[in-house]
Amino acid sequence: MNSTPQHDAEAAARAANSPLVRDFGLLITSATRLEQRIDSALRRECGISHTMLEVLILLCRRSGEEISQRQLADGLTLTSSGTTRLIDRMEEAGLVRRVPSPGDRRVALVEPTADGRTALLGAAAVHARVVEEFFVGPLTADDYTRLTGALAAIDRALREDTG
Amino acid sequence: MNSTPQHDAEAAARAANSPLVRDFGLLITSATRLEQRIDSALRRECGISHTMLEVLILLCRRSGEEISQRQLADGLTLTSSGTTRLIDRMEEAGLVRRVPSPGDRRVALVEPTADGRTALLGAAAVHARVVEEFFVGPLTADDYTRLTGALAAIDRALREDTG
DNA sequence: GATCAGTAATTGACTGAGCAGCGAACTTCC
DNA sequence: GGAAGTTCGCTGCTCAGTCAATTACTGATC
Repeated sequence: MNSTPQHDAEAAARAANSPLVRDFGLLITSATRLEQRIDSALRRECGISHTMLEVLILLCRRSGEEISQRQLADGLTLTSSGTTRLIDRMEEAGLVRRVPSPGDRRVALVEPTADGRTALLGAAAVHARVVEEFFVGPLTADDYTRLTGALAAIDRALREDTG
Repeated sequence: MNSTPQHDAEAAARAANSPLVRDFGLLITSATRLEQRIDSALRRECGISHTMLEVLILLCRRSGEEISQRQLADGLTLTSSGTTRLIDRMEEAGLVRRVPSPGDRRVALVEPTADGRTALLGAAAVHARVVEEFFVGPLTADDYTRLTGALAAIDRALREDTG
């Protein structure tokens, strides 16, 4: 395999123009832009970040059932240290409360405060508006169900391998 | 609209369990995990980040055609200051070079070095492997083409509204 | 041709994340 | 019941990004 500059430039151009690269870029770009869009709308209108909304969603899903920071970290695709600091900020803001676990003195259970639940209600409306406009709106109903099915398959593959 | 704690908790649970929330979460989670997967593989095997690969892809796409930092920022969903520092690191690593634009003395054109093109070739192989395994592999051919079509529609909607 | 609004890149201060390493608490196994 | 290994959350440090302000340049308008 000899490599002249000429040859390399052509090979690089070929790699950069591969349809796989383009398609995958589309996924990353769309997800990034959507998240940024929601994050800035939430900050502007509700004063919380998108990550905080995710936490509130996980906490309020099944009422009465407390969730540990470890479980939150897994659900948020975050490290445990990142979760610690995130919950620090949310506790400071009065959105959540840490409660020692009765069964295991290492774990800190996290539960939403009344303010946290109220914040969730407001934020969910903003979230729904943006998702409706840029995620559901541009697609036909059929494409939408296919898309979520495909994402579920990808998610499953990612979870099966290591984790 | 009166709000008892009881009422609020139920409303919060309903919001948190909305299918829209779940579906959108799937998109964000899948994209995040995929990107993390690729980023760590690239760092381990090639010593560059996923963002740097994106830069090299944009630069090598059309050979001979230089690209300004502004164009890079748009293509990467990054701010201009973030791009400045990213290009700083890449220039330091010998992957790219800044060239003053002949037509407009404000803009810095960026072009790949020979090392940059070589790095792209190695990184593209790693990228392709991961994408193949977790993006293309889990889907049928039909679902794949539908998925990319749907993502393109979302991307279009995002671009149309405000830039 | 002077001025003035707009744009490109940079810099300083800050933020939210990761990694590595810590102590405390739990589990397993003898 | 103790030793060894594991898990949970926390902390110091670093990194890659943002925002806001700055400088340098361009192009339109009077």
